[in-house]
Amino acid sequence: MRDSESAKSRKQSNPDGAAHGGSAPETVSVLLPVAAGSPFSYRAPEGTPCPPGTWVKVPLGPREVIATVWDAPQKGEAEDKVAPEKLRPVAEVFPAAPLPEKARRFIDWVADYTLSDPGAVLRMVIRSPEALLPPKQHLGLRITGIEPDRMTAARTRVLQLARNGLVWPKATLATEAGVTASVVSGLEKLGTLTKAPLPSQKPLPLNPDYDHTKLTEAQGYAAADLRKSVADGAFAVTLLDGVTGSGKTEVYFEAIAEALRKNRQILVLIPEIALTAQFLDRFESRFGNRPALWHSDVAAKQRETVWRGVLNGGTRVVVGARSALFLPFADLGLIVVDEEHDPAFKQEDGVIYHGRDMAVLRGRIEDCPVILASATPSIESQVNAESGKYRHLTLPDRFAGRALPDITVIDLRAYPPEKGNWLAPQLVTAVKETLEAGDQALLFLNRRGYAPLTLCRTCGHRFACPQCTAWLTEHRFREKLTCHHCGFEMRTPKQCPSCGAEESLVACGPGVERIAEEAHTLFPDARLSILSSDLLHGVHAIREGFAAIEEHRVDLIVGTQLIAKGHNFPQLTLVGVVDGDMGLGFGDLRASERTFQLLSQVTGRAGRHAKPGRAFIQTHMPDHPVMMALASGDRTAFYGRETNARKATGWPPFARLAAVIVTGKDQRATEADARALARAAPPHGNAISVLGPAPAPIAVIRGRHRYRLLVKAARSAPLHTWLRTWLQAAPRPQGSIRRTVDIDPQSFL
DNA sequence: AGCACGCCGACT
DNA sequence: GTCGGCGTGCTC
Repeated sequence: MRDSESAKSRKQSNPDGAAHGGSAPETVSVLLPVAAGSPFSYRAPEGTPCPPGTWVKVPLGPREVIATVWDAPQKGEAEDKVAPEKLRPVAEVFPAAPLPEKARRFIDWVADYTLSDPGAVLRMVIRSPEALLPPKQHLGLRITGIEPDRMTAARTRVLQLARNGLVWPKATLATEAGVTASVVSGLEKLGTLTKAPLPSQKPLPLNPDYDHTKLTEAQGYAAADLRKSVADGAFAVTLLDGVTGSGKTEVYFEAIAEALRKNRQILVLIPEIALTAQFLDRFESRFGNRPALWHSDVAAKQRETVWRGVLNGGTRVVVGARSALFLPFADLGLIVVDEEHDPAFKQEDGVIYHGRDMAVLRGRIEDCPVILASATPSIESQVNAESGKYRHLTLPDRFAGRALPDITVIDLRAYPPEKGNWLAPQLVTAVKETLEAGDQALLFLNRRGYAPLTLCRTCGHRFACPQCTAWLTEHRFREKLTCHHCGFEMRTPKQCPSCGAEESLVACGPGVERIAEEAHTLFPDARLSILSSDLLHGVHAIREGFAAIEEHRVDLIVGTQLIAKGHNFPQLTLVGVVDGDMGLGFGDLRASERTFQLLSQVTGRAGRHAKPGRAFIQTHMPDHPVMMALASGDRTAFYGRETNARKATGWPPFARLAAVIVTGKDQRATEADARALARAAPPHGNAISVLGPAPAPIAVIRGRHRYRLLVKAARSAPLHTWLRTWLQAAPRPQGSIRRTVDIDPQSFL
C-alpha cells in the first residue's frame, strides 16, 4: 500500500499507560465516538487505574457516551488545552479488557488515511456496548431433593428429566417434559426445583486437523507456502491467484489451520453477506464447527457474544463483511480477504475506505500475514504482486483437471434477437439444448426490475426521479416505478401523467424481470427462478434461492450479480450473459477491469462439477479487448494490456487519486463552492494536479447537486499533507454545502 | 453524532 | 402572534 506521510509522525502509544501531568488533577485523554477532531480530557477516577484502551463512560454535554481512554499526547504534539474547571469526571470504568494498543494505532491510521476524525473510526469499533459488561449469567433450574406436596403426571415427567442433576433452562425443561411453564414454576415455588447458574456457552472448538481435503499438487505447494508464512507470523501480503474452481478456499483454509494451531485469531473478509451460508458450510466440514459471523444482519445478542469473544480472545475465527475489520481483536494472527477485487469492499459513506486496503494496513500494524484471494485480482494487487511487493501464489488449473467453460461471444450487430426480444438465436438454442439435456442454465443481466426506463408513446414523457438525475426503473411484479439511487417509489400509473393518454406507456430496455418473461415464453415448461436482491429479502430468502438451484428444483435461472459470486451449482452447465457491454460505456477508469472480473466470475459458474460448461456473451463490441480476452481465455494478455494502459496514461495504480465531492441543495452555490475550492488549491508543481470541478455523472441525488474534483498525484507526492493543507486553507463552505473526501475513489458516480 | 440555539416561513 | 424547518456550533 501507500505511505501516509503524516501518520508516521503521529503518536506512538504510551507504553506504561500512565496519565501525564504532575501535581495537577489527574486527567485522562479520552477518544469519543463523535466527529470531534481530537480526544477530550476528563478527570481520572480516583483509585481506578485507566491505562490507554480502557473502556469508559463519560459525560458529553447533556448525555453520557461510551468511549476509550486514549494515549496521552507525546512531547511536541499539540496538547489538548482545556480549562481545569471544564474538566468533568469519568462516569464509569468498564471491567472489560482494554482496546489493544494495535487496535488503537489502527484507528489513528485509518482516520489519518481517510482524512476522517478518529472518533468517527472509533464509532465503527464500538458496535456492541452491551459487550463491555460481563456476560449475563443465565439461570436455569436444578432439582433439590425436596419432595413436592402432591405428585401429578405432569410433575412426574418434569422430575424424571430433572433427576439427571443437571441445570436445565426453564423453557427446555417444560418443552421436553411436554408440560407448560406453569408446572415448572409451581415446582420451583415448592422448592423442588431451584435456580442455578447455567454453564456459560464456550465458543465451539475449531479443530485444525478435523478434515484433510486431498489437495492437488499445486494446491499443496501453495498451502505449504502459506503455512510457512503464518508460522513465521510476520507481516507479508500474499496474492493467492487462481481461476474460478481452482480451489483457493481449500488452500487458505490450510493457512487458517496453521494460525489455529498457533492459537492466534483469524479474520476472513468476504464481500457480501449473501455468500456467508455456503462459506460457513465449507468451513464447518473442514474445521468441525462454524466460525463466528459478523455483518450488519447479525442479531444484537449474537453480535454481543462475538464482540466480547474477539476482545477477550476466546473467539478464534471471524468471518464477516468489511465492518469486521474494526473488531477489537486481542491477538490477530492472519487476515484473509476473499474475492479481493470485489467492489463491495469499498465503503462509500461515512468513513470512506476500501476494506482490502485497510486489511493490508491492519495486517501491517498487527504484524501478521495477509492473504488476498481472487480468480481475477484487482490491477492494484496484480501490479503489487508482479513488482514483488506482494508474494504471488498461482493456482493454474481447475480442481481435478476440469476445464474452464468454453466462452463464445455473440455479435448482436450480426445476429440480433427477434424484434422485441433480448436473447439472440444462438443463445436461445443453447438454452434449449441445455434444458433438454436435463441441465440448468443461467441468464445473467446485472440490472434489477423489468425495464430501466419507461416512456409515453404518445408524448414522449419519460419517468424520472424527482430528486435524482436518474430514470425510474419499472418493477412489474411490485407494480412500482422506483429510483435505485434514493429509493423513491410510485405506483406504475395507468395513464401518462403528462398527456393523459391511456395504454401508452412503454418499457425501454431489459431488466431481469423482462428477461424472465421472455424466457418463460420461450421455455414454458422450464422451472424458472429470478435471483435479484430486490426480490429476495434477507439472508434466509437468498439462501433458499440458492438451495433451490443446488437441489435442482429450478431449471432456468435469471439473475443479477447476486448469482455471479462464489456459489457452486453442480448441474449448471450454461451461462448466458444478456448484455456484456453494460458498464463499458462510461468513461470509468476501471470499466474494462470490472467488466472482465464480473464476466469471468459469472461465466465461471458454468460446469464446475463433472459436466463441462459453456458460456455465451452477447455484445455489440466483439472486438473490445475485454471480449477478446474472455473468448480466448487469455487472462495474462488482458492484465498486461490493462496494466500498460494505466501506466501509459498515468492512472492508478501508477498514480494516486483523491476525489472531493461537493454537494448542496442549490446548484449555483454548489458549483460556486466547488470552483472556489479549486482556486484555493495550493501550488503543487507537476506531482499533483486538480481536475475539475465537473458535475458528477449522477448530477443530483436526493435533491442534492453534486460536483466533483479529482486530485491526481504521483505515487511519491505527499498527497495527504497536501490535501489537508488545501482543505484547511480553502474558504469555509456556506449553507448546506458539504465536502467529502474519498481517497482512492473506486466508483466515478 | 446528538443536541441546543437561533433565525425565517405557514397557521393551529 | 407561535410552531417548526434546518443551518451552526459545541461537547472535555
